[in-house]
Amino acid sequence: MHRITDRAFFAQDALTLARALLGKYIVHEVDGEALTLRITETEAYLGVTDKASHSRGGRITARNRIMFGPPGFAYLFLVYGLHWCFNITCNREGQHEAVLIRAGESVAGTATLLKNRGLDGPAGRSGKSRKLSALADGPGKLAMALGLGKDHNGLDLTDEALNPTLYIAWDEASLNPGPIIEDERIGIDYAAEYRTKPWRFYLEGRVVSLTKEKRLQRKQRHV
DNA sequence: CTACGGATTTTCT
DNA sequence: GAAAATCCGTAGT
Repeated sequence: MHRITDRAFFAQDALTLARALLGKYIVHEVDGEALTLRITETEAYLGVTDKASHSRGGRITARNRIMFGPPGFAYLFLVYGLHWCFNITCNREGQHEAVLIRAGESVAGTATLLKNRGLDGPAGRSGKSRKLSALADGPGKLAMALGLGKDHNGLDLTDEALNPTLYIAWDEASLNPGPIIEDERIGIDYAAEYRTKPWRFYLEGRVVSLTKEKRLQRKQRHV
């Protein structure tokens, strides 16, 4: 597992980086343990013209200011007043683009990841396998599993000295992650003509966020 | 299995 | 005041 410290990797445009992040890893080291998720689903948010992006119109607020800085920084924001979402700033500074990490699969630190999600209790009706698939199948769940929140907003993912505990990494398996599917983004009904842009990317056959479509597919499978 | 609503902070879509 | 880059529990099929 190799940490990505080259800012040029994050300086790519959001659509390119969203694809490039699939199969790579988010690592959060807590108390000497490397909580690690394989990234399986991402979404690209572009700059001033993207009506779904927090940086639309070029207006800077207390929430979105990290999007207006350099690439390779963690952008954490609160949705619906409850859930934190982990994003990575990208492209050249001044483009204010970012990639949202929507889903991931546990690679290391599974017990702690489950605990952070409150899934470490006695096994209920839903079996252990179902719990694992629900560990990080959505942006809010993913941030909660890794223990990410307000304190991590603005961390430089490339800086090993200032930020030794939160970063993106790759290994041999990352070089060929498998087929990538592109689809519409989720939860942005307000974004007019940008609502249906195919700017969500995921790895075929791996964990993806729970959407209406996925629930529908599950239903059809049972018929 | 589906439908619905509640939680709760930031922005103005 | 309303809606938001969401998740979960409950109630009704």
